[in-house]
Amino acid sequence: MTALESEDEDEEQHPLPDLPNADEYEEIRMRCAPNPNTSWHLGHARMGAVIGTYKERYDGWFVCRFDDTDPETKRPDLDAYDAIVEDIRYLGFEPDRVAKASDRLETYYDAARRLIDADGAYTCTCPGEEFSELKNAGEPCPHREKGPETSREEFEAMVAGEYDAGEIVLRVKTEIEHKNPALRDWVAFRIVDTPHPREEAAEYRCWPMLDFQSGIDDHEMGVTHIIRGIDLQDSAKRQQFVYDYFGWEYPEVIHWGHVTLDEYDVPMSASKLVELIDAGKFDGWDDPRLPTLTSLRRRGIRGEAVTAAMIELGTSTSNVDLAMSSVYANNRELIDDDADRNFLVRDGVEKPLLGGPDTAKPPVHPEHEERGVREIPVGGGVLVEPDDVPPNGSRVWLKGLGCVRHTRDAFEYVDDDIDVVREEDVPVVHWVSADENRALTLRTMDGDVSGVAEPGVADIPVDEVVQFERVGFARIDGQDGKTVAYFAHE
RNA sequence: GCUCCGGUGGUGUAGUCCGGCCAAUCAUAUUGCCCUCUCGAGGCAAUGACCGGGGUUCAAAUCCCCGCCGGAGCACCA
Repeated sequence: MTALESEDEDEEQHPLPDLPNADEYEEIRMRCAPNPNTSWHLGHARMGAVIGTYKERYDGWFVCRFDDTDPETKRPDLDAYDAIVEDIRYLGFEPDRVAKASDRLETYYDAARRLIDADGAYTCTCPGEEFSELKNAGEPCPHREKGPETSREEFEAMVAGEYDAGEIVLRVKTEIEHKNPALRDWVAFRIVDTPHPREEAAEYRCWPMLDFQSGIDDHEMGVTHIIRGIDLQDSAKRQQFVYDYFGWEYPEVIHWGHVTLDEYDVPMSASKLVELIDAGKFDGWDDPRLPTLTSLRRRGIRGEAVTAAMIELGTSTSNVDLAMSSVYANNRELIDDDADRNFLVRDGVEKPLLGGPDTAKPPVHPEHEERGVREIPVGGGVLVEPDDVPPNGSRVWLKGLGCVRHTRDAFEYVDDDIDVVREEDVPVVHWVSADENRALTLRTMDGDVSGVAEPGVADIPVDEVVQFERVGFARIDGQDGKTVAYFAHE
């Protein structure tokens, strides 16, 4: 196949729409701008997945820029910075640059000074409520026309730490009668008394608001395409005023709706998750019942599968429901070929076994004979799942072992040929020896399940993903005395 | 109250800008059949949608109007 043909094929395969005006830019530059207060859940993953995918598609560039400009209300978690970069890697992408807004305060101050000098911003000591009333009435506050020199002086005093929180702000001068009240003279800087948790930024008290900070950064970092949620729909319009003062061109912007999930009982909100975990309702951020990326990773779900599912959601502005089955379907495709087969019996019912071979030899993987067989000792009895116990007098085929008949509360080996499975509808079930087995806890979204597995499961290295036949895929998480496995999906 | 976005099968998506090739694409889901020593994989098939009402037009998912429904913003949060 020629290179040209292979490119054509790629061309047809990406489900994401083209970026607007992509060919007008020499390089597609994007930013992924998380707040570092927690590691990511599936909602955040959309950002990493889509931006990363566009980067690859356009051979572009993206910065992971932590917009950590609120040391108080949205206080950053020092562990989250690295955790989020890890989350992005898990999804399959590497940021071209990692930056922190809290390292860039001087840049924002400089921009503010220039904006004030251009009469594009003014300091304002109105109490919030008072200003809000004036604003809603479309009336300017008394500070609006004080002139750049006074504002400049007061702003320098803000930077110097001469004000306390709540005493003063710097506002961008937009249009006080703008028909959309959300755009009228918005706050660009305010005073925060609480020190930033990062040592490097702990001395600053005058902090920019998101709209100002990210507006400046997007320009300074040469961002061509902004991709973000609909909650920031008005941001572009607010920032446009700043861009106009500076004569900058605003990047292309895409907004998408919120993602909701099926299959989970918990809300997908970082703050709610923190609350629930702190309340002791879950084991931690990677509890299998949580829709976090660390949880999915622990369950043996590949980041690529998450990315693929996110890409399928597209970038529409309406809210979307992500079906977990979409993540699972993508993951199954990725792991099925590698996942060795094993038997796990949950809530086993024990039956004495009369007759039959000493050893069962089911294949390691039915599609890969070359990987050989598992040699499973049988012994004097077997465990099967309650639903798999056939009615008295009926037969069942124990996988890899043979056909047995349920008689007098025991399984009696009958030397039937495999044809009975097809011709006489004998069910095929999995089983574990009652004499030799491995205790196992399967951690699932619905809680922990205990069971026993074939003995070989004790030797599977931690981190390996296996398929428990007729149960589902799981990742081996621990081998300490007994096996702990995290259930991925069927 | 003011402003801004949206509404295609169970779910997501394509098509909407530039009306006809759309009795609507693809994926997932569900069901059935085939295959199989798995309820996994593979193969085949079926199911299922243009929010409603008007208008323009030879022709509307697509354009216009009016409703209805949903989301977002109007923070010294991000």
